[in-house]
Amino acid sequence: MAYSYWLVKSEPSVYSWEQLVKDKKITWDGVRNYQARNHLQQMKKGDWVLFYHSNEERAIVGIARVCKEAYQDPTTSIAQWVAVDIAHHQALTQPVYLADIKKQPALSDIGLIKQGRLSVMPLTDHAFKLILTLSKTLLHTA
DNA sequence: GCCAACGTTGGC
DNA sequence: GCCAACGTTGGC
Repeated sequence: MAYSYWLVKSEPSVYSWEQLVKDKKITWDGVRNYQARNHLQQMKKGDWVLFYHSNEERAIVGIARVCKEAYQDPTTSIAQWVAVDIAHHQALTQPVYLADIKKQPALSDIGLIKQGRLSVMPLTDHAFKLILTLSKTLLHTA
């Protein structure tokens, strides 16, 4: 079965890609939005996750993978909220800035553009691969 | 720092 | 069930 593609946002001042590189993996918790939560629940182990820095940088900077599927969010006892674990995979060769994504007609309908406040969103394989092309990154799948 | 977008809450 | 008020996110 093919892996799916996702994008998650983080404010670098709260949790950065550089920190994920150090930590190797992180529990993606604290999501309190139903749509984002639904996306977390759909993530499967091994799925690809693009890591976006919101606010200060506004760029996609790295690739992570889902290493643990949805489970009870440890930061709350309310059963409706879930977390997943994601692991660092590789950095993009160059960041892909929001401004450049906006210049790509083929990326005009991704969640990042259409739903500015959504923090966890699916990407088509086409969008994922185009972003990697823009970043000049060769994906290591080994 | 401002503000638009939009999700959530609560009064009715 | 509607909708106004409010809070949060995130681009600019």
